[in-house]
Amino acid sequence: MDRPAGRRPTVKDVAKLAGVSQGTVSNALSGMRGVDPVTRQRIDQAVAQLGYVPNLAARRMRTGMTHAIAVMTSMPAAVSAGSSRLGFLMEIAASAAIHALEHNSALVLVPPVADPATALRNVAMDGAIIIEPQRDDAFLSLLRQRGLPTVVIGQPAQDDLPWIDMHYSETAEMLLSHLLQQGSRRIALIIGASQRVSQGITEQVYHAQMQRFGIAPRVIRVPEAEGEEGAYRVTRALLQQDPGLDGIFAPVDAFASGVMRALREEGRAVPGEVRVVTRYDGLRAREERPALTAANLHLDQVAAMATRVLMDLIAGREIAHCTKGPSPSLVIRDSSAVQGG
Amino acid sequence: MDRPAGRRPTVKDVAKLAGVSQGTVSNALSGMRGVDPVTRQRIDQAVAQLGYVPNLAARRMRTGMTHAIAVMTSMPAAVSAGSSRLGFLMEIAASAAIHALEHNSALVLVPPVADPATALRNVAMDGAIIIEPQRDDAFLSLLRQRGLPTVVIGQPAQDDLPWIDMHYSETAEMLLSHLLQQGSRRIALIIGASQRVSQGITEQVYHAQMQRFGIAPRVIRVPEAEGEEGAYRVTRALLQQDPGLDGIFAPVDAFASGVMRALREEGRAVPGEVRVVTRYDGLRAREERPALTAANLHLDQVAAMATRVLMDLIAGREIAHCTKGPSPSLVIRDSSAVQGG
DNA sequence: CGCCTTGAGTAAAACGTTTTAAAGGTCGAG
DNA sequence: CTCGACCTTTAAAACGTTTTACTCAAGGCG
Repeated sequence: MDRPAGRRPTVKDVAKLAGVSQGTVSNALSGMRGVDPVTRQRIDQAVAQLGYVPNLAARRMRTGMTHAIAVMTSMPAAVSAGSSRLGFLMEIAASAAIHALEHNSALVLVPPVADPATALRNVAMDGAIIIEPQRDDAFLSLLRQRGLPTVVIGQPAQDDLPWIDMHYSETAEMLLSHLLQQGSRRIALIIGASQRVSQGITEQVYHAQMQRFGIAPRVIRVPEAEGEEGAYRVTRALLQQDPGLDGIFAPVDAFASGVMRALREEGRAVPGEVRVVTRYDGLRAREERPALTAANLHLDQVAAMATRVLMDLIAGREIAHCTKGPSPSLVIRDSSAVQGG
Repeated sequence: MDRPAGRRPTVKDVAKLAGVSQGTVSNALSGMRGVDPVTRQRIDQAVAQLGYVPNLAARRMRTGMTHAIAVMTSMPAAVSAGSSRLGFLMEIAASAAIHALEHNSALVLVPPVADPATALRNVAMDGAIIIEPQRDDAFLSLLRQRGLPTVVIGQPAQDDLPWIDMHYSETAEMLLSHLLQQGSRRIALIIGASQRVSQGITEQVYHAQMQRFGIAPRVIRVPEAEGEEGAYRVTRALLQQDPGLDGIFAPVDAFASGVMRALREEGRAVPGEVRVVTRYDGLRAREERPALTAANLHLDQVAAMATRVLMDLIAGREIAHCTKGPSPSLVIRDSSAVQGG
């Protein structure tokens, strides 16, 4: 493999060495068209000798394909930053990267930043996976504007985009049923104030369950931007106001952290006096003391599905508008165990 | 913004509408050369009207710049897969993504896969961050072969690549001193069998410390590929053979999990009878019961440094051969607390 | 034998941008 | 008035690949 000094060898160099035209080299390497076996062998040899590696940028410009997909979320930094939601994003990214590679594509990570427009300006991609977009999501509208194939993990607010169903209502039911089964009878829901699909559905399920058990509903909305701190504040107020509370459902794990801190400082025993559950089983849920009961959302499988659907979409294959993700499973931890359990 | 049906507007369309040449448009948009303010305004208006977005592939082919960097590791799957080491990789990737974006670059995630060659074939990048490479690292040799700027997180085995010092010896000293200070006097080191720089240094530090305290060293090597299971096996054997053991240092967190399981099944109290510490403070360390004392390696800062150095390297700026990362800090958890602490 | 099809190969165009070489114009100094 | 310096603008080249349109030869079939 002797490289012509300075310059990387091109298809032209290979063609010259093999004594054929550029077109034939292209056909031999990646081409659909037939090439005589003996010619192909000459070309292969030239490639090996020169150490030729195709220039991806040139190929991509010519074909229009980027061979890269992106993963992004527009969660506000207060809930997505640090180790909490970032875990959510990263679990999905890791799995998507592996599966993208199986389709000869790279995965680029678009971090949650203040300015989505500049973030996307420098990222080339064939399509995107967007995680739990909100109504009027900035990333989503940019993607639409560029006409990029997009798959939603979670549920789209109003769009007709293909999506992976994460079973929002099933998850909420599972966690609430667990609280009820453990004996909680005055259960509060602490939820984000934004217009997110997951929150709407969770709230609906909560109201239905409370009504079934004849429990007065107690919904507290926290602006997402206030994150853990906001949840801490409202929980302290809530505990003063309603001392008989014996269960809290805080789907956002950053909120759950705030809830736990409030309970500690109010001197309430968990799970003795108050049981707490959250949704995403990430670092926060596991590190809390007592550790939080949560749902295993099987994000690796969800991401694998999203990647496959996106690849189908990009390739122009037929796709299902909605793909059912794996059902969540309950991870019972100390924060909701029956007394003495 | 009225797009000429079907085709995305190009610089040529903008030029025509603004009544100037392509070159002037290019100069106005990204160019270094002067453009008359009034002309520039006409061009800006044309851009807005057409909704022009530069074709990144074309730009990249022309300039030779990809505006993307990659993060990769070649840790064997047994220790890097699942939530343990993957956490390590992802913590770095998340931080690198944010900082890459500040330099107008995307971050692509190269997952640890069986075949590095095919993994890299489809990834275009200006440079790479490689995490704790081993001797004769497959990724590393591919990067070298393609002549790509590379920064090592950890320490390179024999290469002259720029690297971010993660303070291997300082970390090992800190964790061992902690064990000694907590009263442990028969301390075993359970470490990977491979030729990794971090392991060599850790072992050296261990021997020095043991000698200083007049303790007979006890080093057990586990093939990395055996992961948690391997560590479990050797620890059970170790406990039978040396019942007086009162401290275990297992730098690899997957090994620490195996160690804890062995201790449980042998009925040894942690930290009562045996104290355990590990290195990377990830999901595994926090989720273990009792939770493991570990080192906060400040991976976000390490990744930020690596990204900056890589960007300097790509831009051809002067760089330091070795950059000191942040000093690790001790995170004391129950697995090493003094009795009754 | 004549005609059509097929297969292998080639030269040149095309992709959309940035860069280069050159040209036109203005302005000030001599 | 002339010359050079400087600024703006342009036409065309260049980047490295894939695709297109075409040629040429060989072979099958009537």
